[in-house]
Amino acid sequence: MPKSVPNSTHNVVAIVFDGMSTFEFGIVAEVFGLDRPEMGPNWYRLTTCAAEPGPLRVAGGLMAIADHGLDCLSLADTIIMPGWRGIGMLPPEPLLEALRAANERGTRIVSLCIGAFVLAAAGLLDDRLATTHWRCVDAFSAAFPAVRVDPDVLYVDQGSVMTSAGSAAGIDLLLHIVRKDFGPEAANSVARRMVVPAHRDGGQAQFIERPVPQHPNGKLAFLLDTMREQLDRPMTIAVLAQEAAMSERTFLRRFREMTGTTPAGWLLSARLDRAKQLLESGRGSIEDVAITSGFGSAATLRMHFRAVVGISPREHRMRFSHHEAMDFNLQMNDAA
DNA sequence: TTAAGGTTCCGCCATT
DNA sequence: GCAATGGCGGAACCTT
Repeated sequence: MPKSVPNSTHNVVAIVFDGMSTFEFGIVAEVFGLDRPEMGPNWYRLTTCAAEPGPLRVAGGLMAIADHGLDCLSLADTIIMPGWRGIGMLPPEPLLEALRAANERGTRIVSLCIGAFVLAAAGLLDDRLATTHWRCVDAFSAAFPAVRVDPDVLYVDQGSVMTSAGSAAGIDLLLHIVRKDFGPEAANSVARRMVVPAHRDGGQAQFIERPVPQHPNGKLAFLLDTMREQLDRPMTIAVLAQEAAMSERTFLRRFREMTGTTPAGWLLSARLDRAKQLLESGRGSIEDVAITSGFGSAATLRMHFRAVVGISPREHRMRFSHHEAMDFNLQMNDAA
């Protein structure tokens, strides 16, 4: 069950507009708009509103019709500005006024990508730290000198106002919001369903096509990379905590905060992923796969594999190995 | 499949 | 007073 669950349905309102990117709106709909009965009755409810009347043309040649006008923002717990139609395009004054009013009510306001230009135009980011797509940082700083911009992060959480960097960084911010509202297990569940990492290390600096100063990642982020690269090495909590320069108790706390799971749980998941890759490549015996992926023996691999995946390693290889899939399919067809 | 020994994890509480 | 940290003990889980 989630660690901290809102005690009533959380209303999310996305502001749609003419020229909207289907990607930014798509990730909002994916995270907040899908039916997720497993999350309980208080999961998010997504509605849309627009400052402009009539059907709206969105990227890719689609037409969109919003559920409501701006008046529905008064009922929102979270407002999302999924981008904007252009960095030089002035947002309509009624939209800016509605955002200011929501901000005064304490409503959480979130921008994706260049949606930060709208929040900044409303004055919501003055004297605050914010981010936007790295290609627009210079234009943003020039247009809004009162805003402190961090171009190297995936998102900035300033409490009631949050901004994310370019396109896919919006996913990181939306998962961060789920993590804050419903706990890391819920965020991990949403991430798994989207088939994206629940937590990405580093910031958008790693995607910028210009030299940027390297910011030191946390010891834990570095350790996770090392663990992923050396799955076949024995890893005890004592050793990992020592490498992270923490006590074992603090290491366990920090690990759960960062990943939403325990070191053993994380390792098991990573080792099973590696075992699946090896099985699907068709190389080596089950014993070899077990040793290479960090399970001490084939028996241990079989036990965990069946418990998590539901089938034996050998059956997985039969179904998904590039070499054996065809034979398996032929067998299944024959049996049918 | 079973059993024994080892390890992990988390609540609790003291300390900083 | 509050938050972060670290140690301890015991139940649960894992490995062999």
